[in-house]
Amino acid sequence: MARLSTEERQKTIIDEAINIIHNGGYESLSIRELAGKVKISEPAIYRHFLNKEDIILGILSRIGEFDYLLEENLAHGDSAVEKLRRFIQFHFDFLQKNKEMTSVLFSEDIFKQSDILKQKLMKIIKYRKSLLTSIVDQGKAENDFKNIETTNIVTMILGFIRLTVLEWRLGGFGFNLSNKGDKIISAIIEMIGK
Amino acid sequence: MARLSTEERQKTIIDEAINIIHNGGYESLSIRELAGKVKISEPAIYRHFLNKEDIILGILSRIGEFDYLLEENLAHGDSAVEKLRRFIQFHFDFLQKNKEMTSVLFSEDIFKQSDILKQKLMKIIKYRKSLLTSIVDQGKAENDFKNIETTNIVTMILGFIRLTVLEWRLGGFGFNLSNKGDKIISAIIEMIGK
DNA sequence: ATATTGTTTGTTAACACTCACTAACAAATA
DNA sequence: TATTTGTTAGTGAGTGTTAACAAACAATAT
Repeated sequence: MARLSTEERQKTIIDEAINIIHNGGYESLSIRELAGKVKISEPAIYRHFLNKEDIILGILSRIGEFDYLLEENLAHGDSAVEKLRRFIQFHFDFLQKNKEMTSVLFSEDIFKQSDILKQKLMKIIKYRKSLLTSIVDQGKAENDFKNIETTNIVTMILGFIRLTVLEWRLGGFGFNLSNKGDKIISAIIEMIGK
Repeated sequence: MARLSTEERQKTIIDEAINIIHNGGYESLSIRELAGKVKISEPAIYRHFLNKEDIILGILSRIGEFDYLLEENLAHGDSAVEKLRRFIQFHFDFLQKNKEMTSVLFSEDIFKQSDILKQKLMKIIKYRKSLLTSIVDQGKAENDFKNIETTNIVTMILGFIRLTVLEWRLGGFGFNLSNKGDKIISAIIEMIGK
C-alpha cells in the first residue's frame, strides 16, 4: 500500500471525502467508506487527521482556496461591472470543472454540528459577502448601479447564484453552467444597472 | 401514557420531528430521540409510520400545506405586483411565526436519500416555481415588469428569499423577518419593475 | 558501504455506542 | 370480544475511535 507522506495522504483523503459527499450526500461520509475509497485502513485515516471534524475542517479549507482564487481573478477586473461579471463567471466556470464542489461550496446547511465548524463557515460566508459588497459599492460610486441598498443587491446576487447552482445539481448537471453565465450576468445588469 | 388516536399521534410525531431538525439538524433526527420527545417508546413510533422515510414524507406534506396556504393567499391579490408582494410577505410572516419550518421549507439539500423523497421534493420545487412563474408572466403582460427572461426573474426572487431566510436562521433569528418584507419587496420591484 | 536507531505510515482486532427496526406481550378502547 | 395503541427486550448492522504491533523510511554510528 504505497506509503505516502502525510501531506500527500491528507490531500487524497480530502479529495475522496468531497467525492463521497458529491455522490451520496453528507450523511454517507463515514470513516469506513472514506478509508475504503482511499484504499487504506480506517485507523490509518487517524494518522493524518485528529478526528472526523478535522476532516471536515479540511474540506472547508478547500472552500477557502476557492475564495482565494476568486479574489485573485477579481483583481484583473477594472470596472465594477467587469468585476461582477468575473465574480459570477468564475463561480460557474469553477463549478463546471469541479462538479464535486457543488455539494460543499454552499454547505451552510450541511456542516453545522460543532461550534468550530459553524464559526469557520460563518467566516467563509462573511468573506464572500464582503467581496461582493465592495464590488457593488464601487458600482454605485461609478454611477453604474442603481441606488438600492447594497446588502439587498448582494443577497440577491448570491441567492441567484446559489439557487442556479442548486437547480443545476438537482437536475443532474443537465446543462452547461458556464454557458449560462452570460445570460445571467446580463439579466442581473438589467436589474441593477442604470 | 395517554393513548392518542393514530391521527393525533402522527401529528405530534411530525411536529417533534420538525422541532428536532430545527434544533439539531437533520442528522440528529433519530427514532430514539423522536420517541423520547414524543414521550412514547420507539416501537410505538412504528404503530403510526411504516419507517423513517415515511416520517420524512410526513414532513414534506407539511411543506405541501404551506404551499397550499400560500396559493390561497395569492388568490386575494389582484395585480401581479400585489401578488408578488403577497408571495414574499407570506413567506416571511409564516416563517416568523413558525421558525422551526425554516430548516425544512427549503430542504432540497437535506432530504435526498431515496428516490421517493427526491421525487416528492422535485414536485414541491416545481410547484412553487410555477406559482411564481405565472405571477411574473402576468406582470409582464400588465407591462409592469421588465422584459427579462421569466425563469431568470423567478430564480432571482426565489434565491433572494432563500438566502435571506438562511442568513436569518444562521444569525439565530436575530431580527424580525416580517418587518424586512417591505424593504425587500420594494428592492425587488426596483430591480424588475419598469 | 553497512548496521543501528528512531520516527512515520501502515496493519489487524476490538471497543463502546448508536442506528432503524421487530417479536412478543399487555392494557386501553370500541 | 376484537382492534388499536402502547410496552419491554433484543436484533444485526453501522458508527467513530483506540490499542498493539509491523513494515517502510531517514539519519546516524561504525
